[in-house]
Amino acid sequence: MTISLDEMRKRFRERGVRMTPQRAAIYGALAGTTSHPTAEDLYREVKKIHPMISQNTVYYTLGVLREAGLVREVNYWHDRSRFDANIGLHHHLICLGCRKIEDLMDATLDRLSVRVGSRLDFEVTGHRVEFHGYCAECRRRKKPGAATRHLGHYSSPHTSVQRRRER
Amino acid sequence: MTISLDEMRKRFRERGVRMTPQRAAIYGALAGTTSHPTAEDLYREVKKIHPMISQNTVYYTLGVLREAGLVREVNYWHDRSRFDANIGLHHHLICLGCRKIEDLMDATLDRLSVRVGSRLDFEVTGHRVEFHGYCAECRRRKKPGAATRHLGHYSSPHTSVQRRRER
DNA sequence: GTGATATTTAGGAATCATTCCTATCGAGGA
DNA sequence: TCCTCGATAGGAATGATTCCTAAATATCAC
Repeated sequence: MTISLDEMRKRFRERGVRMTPQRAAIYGALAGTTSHPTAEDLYREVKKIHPMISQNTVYYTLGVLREAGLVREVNYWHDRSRFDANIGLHHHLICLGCRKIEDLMDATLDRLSVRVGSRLDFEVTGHRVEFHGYCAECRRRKKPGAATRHLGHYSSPHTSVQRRRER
Repeated sequence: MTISLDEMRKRFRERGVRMTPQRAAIYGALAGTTSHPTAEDLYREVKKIHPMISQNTVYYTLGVLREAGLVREVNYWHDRSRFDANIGLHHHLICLGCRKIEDLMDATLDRLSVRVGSRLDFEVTGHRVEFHGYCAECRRRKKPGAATRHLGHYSSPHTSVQRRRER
């Protein structure tokens, strides 16, 4: 998807995000590919147009766009590796409130790969389903802004846009 | 799942992994929880029994166990964040050969959350399906050890067990 | 059992993605 | 056009993970 400046301006305004040349270049580069680039990839790409741009701006902008719901992190919660001794096929319930990951066993979900793999030019060796949402406990507690949270939001947009690692 | 020393010994032997007190403690701690701990979590836990253990040993051991297929990383490929401007619901084909992530649109997969969400004590706000395997190109190239690769393998067990960041 | 050999451990240093800090700079409303 | 607040860029700091190495330990052949 390549995108016109007007369309971009419209999307930014809708989400209340300021438009700057740097941001346009970053969002444009991301919207122009399906390759799920890293911040570094985008930095290298945008540098062709804005040679003086800093990596910091790329990170900051991606944070803003993520908080605004204009972009998503594919592998969110990538900050630290998490391990599991359960090597059988199973799926995960990921709580956006407390970040807990629960296991989910479901034979129907286990069979997805057969169905999908057979009609793609891709040899499927495994698969996994993630459900995102709020666990019973978090729901009881207060349901923290569920309606407006997007994948990968865990800080509020205006106080600290750059996401802070939670430790 | 808590596990007996004998059972552990059996699993280690099956996979050709040496058993040491430190490894037993690490694997035991991981097998004794469903909380998907981080290396740091396991380090803290194992320290209670082996106060002199180093973080390095925990990392090294987790690497060995992962290569042997005894444990999995939940959020593998967590090394760097990857972004996507496509915020519509879609799924991913993840190539274990070249690490490329392709998009997959599938209306049937999109409906999973309704079915699953309605029978759990978990409010599902979104979901995503990942298929792992080998893309057409990688398959044509040579299919690098597909049969023995597990989630999160990208280096060979004996040359460098501790996974090396690929840049 | 004993010794030889290869692996594992632990400590410290190094790496590198990401975040923090701060002094300009610029977008957009008045 | 001017003002104000948010954006930018550079540099320093952070922290998970990996690298390097010497000493400790497991395993194997005898």
